[in-house]
Amino acid sequence: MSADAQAPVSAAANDTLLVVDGHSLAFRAFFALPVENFSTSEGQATNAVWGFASMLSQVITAEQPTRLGVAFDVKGGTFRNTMLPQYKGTREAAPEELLTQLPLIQRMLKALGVTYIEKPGFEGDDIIATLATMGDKAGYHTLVLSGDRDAFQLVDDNVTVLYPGHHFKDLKHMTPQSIVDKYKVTPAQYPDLAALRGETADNIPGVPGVGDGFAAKWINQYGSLEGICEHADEIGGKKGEALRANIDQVKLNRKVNALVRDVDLGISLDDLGFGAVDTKQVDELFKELEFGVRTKSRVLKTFNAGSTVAASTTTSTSADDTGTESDDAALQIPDAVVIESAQQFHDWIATHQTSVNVPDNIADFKASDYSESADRSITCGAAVAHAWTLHAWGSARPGRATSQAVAIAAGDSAAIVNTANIELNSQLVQELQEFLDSQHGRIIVHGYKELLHILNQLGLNMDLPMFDTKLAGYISQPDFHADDLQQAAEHFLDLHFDQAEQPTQGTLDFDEEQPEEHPDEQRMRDLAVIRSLALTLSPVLDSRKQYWLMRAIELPVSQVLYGMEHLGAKVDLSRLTDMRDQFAADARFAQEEAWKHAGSEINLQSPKQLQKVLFEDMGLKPTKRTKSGSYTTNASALQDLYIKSVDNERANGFLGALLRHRETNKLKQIVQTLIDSVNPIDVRIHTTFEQTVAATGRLSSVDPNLQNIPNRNAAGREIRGVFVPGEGYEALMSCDYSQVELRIMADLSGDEALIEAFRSGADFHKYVASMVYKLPVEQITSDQRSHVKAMSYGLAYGLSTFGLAQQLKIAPREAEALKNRYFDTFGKVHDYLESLVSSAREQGYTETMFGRRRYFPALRSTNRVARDAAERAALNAPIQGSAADIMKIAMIRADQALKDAHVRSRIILQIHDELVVEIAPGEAEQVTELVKNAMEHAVNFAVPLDVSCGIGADWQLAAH
DNA sequence: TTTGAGACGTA
DNA sequence: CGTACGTCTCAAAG
Repeated sequence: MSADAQAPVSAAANDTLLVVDGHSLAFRAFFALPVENFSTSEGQATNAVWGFASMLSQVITAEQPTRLGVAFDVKGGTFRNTMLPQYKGTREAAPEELLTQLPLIQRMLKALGVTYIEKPGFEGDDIIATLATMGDKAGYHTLVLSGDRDAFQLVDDNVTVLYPGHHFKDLKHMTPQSIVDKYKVTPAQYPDLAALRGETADNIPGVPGVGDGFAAKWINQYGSLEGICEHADEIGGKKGEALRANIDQVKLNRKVNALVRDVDLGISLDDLGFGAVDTKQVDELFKELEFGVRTKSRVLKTFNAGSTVAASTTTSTSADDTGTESDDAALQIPDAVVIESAQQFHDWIATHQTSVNVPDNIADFKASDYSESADRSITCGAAVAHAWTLHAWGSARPGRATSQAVAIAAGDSAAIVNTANIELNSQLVQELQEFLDSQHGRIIVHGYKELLHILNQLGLNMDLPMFDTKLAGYISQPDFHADDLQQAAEHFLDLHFDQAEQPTQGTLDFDEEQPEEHPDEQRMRDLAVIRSLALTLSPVLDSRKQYWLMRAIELPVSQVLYGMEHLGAKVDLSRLTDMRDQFAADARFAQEEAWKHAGSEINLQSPKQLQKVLFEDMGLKPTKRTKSGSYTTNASALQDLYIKSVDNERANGFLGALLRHRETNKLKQIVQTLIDSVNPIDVRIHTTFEQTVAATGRLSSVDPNLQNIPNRNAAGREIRGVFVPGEGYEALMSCDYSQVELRIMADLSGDEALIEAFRSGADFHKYVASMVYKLPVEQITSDQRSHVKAMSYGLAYGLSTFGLAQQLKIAPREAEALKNRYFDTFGKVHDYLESLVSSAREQGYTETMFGRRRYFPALRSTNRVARDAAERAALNAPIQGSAADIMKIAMIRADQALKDAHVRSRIILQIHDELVVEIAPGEAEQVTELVKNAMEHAVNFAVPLDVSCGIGADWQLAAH
């Protein structure tokens, strides 16, 4: 069947057909984008795929086609190879890294609902020519996206070729006029010109010495290639000679570059609608390719847009959209009722109260039993479907929070209160508080801790809600971190918004204006998203029995953390600035000395400049390399070099000064960061504890990070001295767990020897060493003790014998021997650690004592390095995670105990296994007892949990 | 102005 | 060739 035989297709006057040369676009993308920047962690190149997607999205957005087809070459030769054996000889040598991307591009197109066409025996160019011809005849405005100049012959008044310019993203619209302007011949004459000139890209030789200029001159003189051949004898000079010598080649070229315009493709233009995006497939592929959410969002948006276009131009009504139905149904945006008065709010609540139906056992659930035998089977079931949704907009920055609006949704209606200028004790605010007091257990929120900061700005407080979608997302997928609600929606709900998006990679940009949206509309959408997230995530939590984790641990911890963040930690500002000045002076002095030895004022904070000075100018022997291949200048390498360079005075002096500069400058920088984050109003530092970031279940601390204040050497430890009790308080107390992780291993493994070691109450490491070396405790040397200590601590990290050897500066064989002896002594610990990895391999995830999961897809990776890393992480996760769970429970209990005892002392910081408490006058003894007790009895183990506490006038002095 | 690498602080 | 984090700085990219 030829194109002419196609059933007539009528196209609207401005319908556009876009025909894409798949190979050409892939080539262009591949060479335009650096492959180093576009590869997956497993080494699969993705630059061509990304470029292809971006380019196609860009063209679709710009040109709004209603039909789309992509043509590909197919393996095996075509009639052209028969005529011209070397045809495209250079192209076949396409790099492996590109070839592996072609199937990915096709997979992507399929997932995006885009038709792509291959035809054995023909090239993509022929398919393009055929489609363009069909489109032309059917009255479409036809666009051909191709970097192959052979396509120029297709150009006419209705067919435009989009030809990439020097920059991949610049597309030249090649119309008849622009062909004439550039080549001085018509599109129809272009193949004649190309035949004379040849085409290096396709390995086609032309007439030597003849380029576009001469070819055009001859064509215009004789009308066509045929005319030129007839008059070949009349053409003088060297070029005439060359023409005559190569005339057969040129004629052959002309046959080869003529595109076939009537290939039987077995499809009609009606088959080229697009927009039936298979979101699941796209998700899967983009995840595999490690494309960002922005890329995905942009691509989906573009191609989904095709759906509406295609649907409107397709007469057939298909009932195949059940697959997307659930997604669409998930987001029901409520109608906004703007609340202006207390009465109005009261009435709205009364009216919508009936649509809320959360069983009392869920609404009133209060965790009290954290023991092993506790019933953790509580589920939230269908309750979320009939709950309030509450959200507040504003800034949740601890110590400087602001409130813009608060809204509550029930069913398809939402009450929204503009709180930007609200009166704090107004009737309306009181109504809000009454609502929160009676309904908190029936409310869904997104970010309870953040919500508390904003509500506090209005003088409002809220007890534990029923469900927090931010925490739920974290519990269900702790390795995924969404920065905001939009990202959570994209990830968990496959929802994509018309948001201005900046490209994060590559040289292409997607420029578009953000549509102005009414803030209330966005807020209603946020509420709908939160509700939808709850509906999606609650069954996940229920099926994994993790609702208890949210309700009994995470939500109460959010509440405690809010309090800690809100209070902040008081610092002695003048001591802080004095310290900064001292460190700065020390650093400057070290710098001067380093410069003196180096002979130039190099930047000591530039690893690049250091590499040059150390390894080139001074000719020192580098030790280790960084992962990118350059020589490392880290402290341990510098230390090595320092020791080895004793007889090189210049190098030795430089290294010594450099090391001192490193240390003092780092301390200066830490102190300066603290100074910058002091809130001038209360002279306190309000950190933010991130509860949904660390994949193991730990907290993290940002703005500033108060969990990495120096503690390992004396100079650094001084910094802890600036943290002091605030007004009305007399001391700081620091309580920390000793060896929690080891105790967890002892309990969970049931290893009698290790349990005994803990129960003995002796110097733990010494005792363990005596068991390992089968010697009386008194005979254990300090070396033996420290070796065993390192081994014990390394256990939970999956430490290798190599790593152990390196750390202890002993031979690998000795390390191996130590490890064997250790595991001979504590056999069940060994079995336990093994079982963690093997069960992770079987189940795909690990679990802490309280059911916190972490998934490890990389355990199945074929890449050994990735797999080994995953095994170590899988070994560590349940141990580190259980320790985190225990500390969270301890915090909840300690906080509760302090409140119940009506003392003023309060927890202000958590550093993984340590709590810092601000002590009110006269409360020291009582509070020590309360906190210590809460920590020691967070869980009931076969081994005691040992907590040591210290009290002092500052954090440093509170150490023990 | 944004981004990645390198370095280094904590548990 | 030990897990989990956050922040600073430089230098190259935009």
